[in-house]
Amino acid sequence: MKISTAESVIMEALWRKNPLTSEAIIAEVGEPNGWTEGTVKQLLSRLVKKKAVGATPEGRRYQYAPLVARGAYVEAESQGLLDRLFEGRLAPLVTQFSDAGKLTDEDIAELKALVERIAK
Amino acid sequence: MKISTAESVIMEALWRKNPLTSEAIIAEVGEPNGWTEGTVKQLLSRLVKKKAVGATPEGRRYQYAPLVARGAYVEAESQGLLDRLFEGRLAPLVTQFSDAGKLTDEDIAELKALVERIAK
DNA sequence: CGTAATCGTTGACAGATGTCATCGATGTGG
DNA sequence: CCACATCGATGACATCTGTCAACGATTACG
Repeated sequence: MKISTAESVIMEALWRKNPLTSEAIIAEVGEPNGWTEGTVKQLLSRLVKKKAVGATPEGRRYQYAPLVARGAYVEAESQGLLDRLFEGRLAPLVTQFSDAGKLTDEDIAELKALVERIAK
Repeated sequence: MKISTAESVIMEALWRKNPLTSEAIIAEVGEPNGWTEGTVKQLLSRLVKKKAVGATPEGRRYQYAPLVARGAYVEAESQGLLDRLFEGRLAPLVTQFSDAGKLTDEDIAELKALVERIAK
């Protein structure tokens, strides 16, 4: 199943630190997103149903932890974007950002170093 | 308004060539996507309502053409992904693909040339 | 024990999305 | 002029999403 945008916010919290109780998750993402307790609980439930998050009983509550690795998610999302918009290639994406003037000098230096390292 | 995934397929056809009649669009995207005539027409209607596509009367039918540039769409989508998954920076994305072994030697060479050109 | 707090489960509901079919207007060929 | 073909508009409907609130079970505390 697909992880939706709102759900991914919960996932990010869990990828940052886990396991977490629902209380901790609510504290972590509720306020910043303007979500009530009910909203976060619903998102959590859906993630558990989707098997993207695991819930381990701990006393009367659950400890929640991600079942899918962030890397897998990020990779699928990235590849999806590349495939949809850039014929699956990375260079056109970089060109796009460059043309749009979205790259700072620092970004460029970073990219340069990175590419040179990869090329070795 | 947001352009959905299915709708973006129609947009891609129009970005490739325009204006087009609904007939031509159906011929272009129907078959490959397993969509009936009704489906394509509905998507087109929604795009017109969203003002992502313009419809110019031409006899008894319309000539459809994009009202939003592909560049703007691509840029928004790309930036969105970067923001959501890579703190808005490009380098981590490149690292991601590299680490995942998704880069061919050709990709790397291409990137290298590209970055050097940009860095000038 | 009884009562208040807390959890997770569910129900709700509006809006977006993916998919199709039907309908009314209009034009075309004979 | 009439029957037929087309076109766009619209209605339908299931599913997904974003948001919340209410409920039932369970636990903790006085």
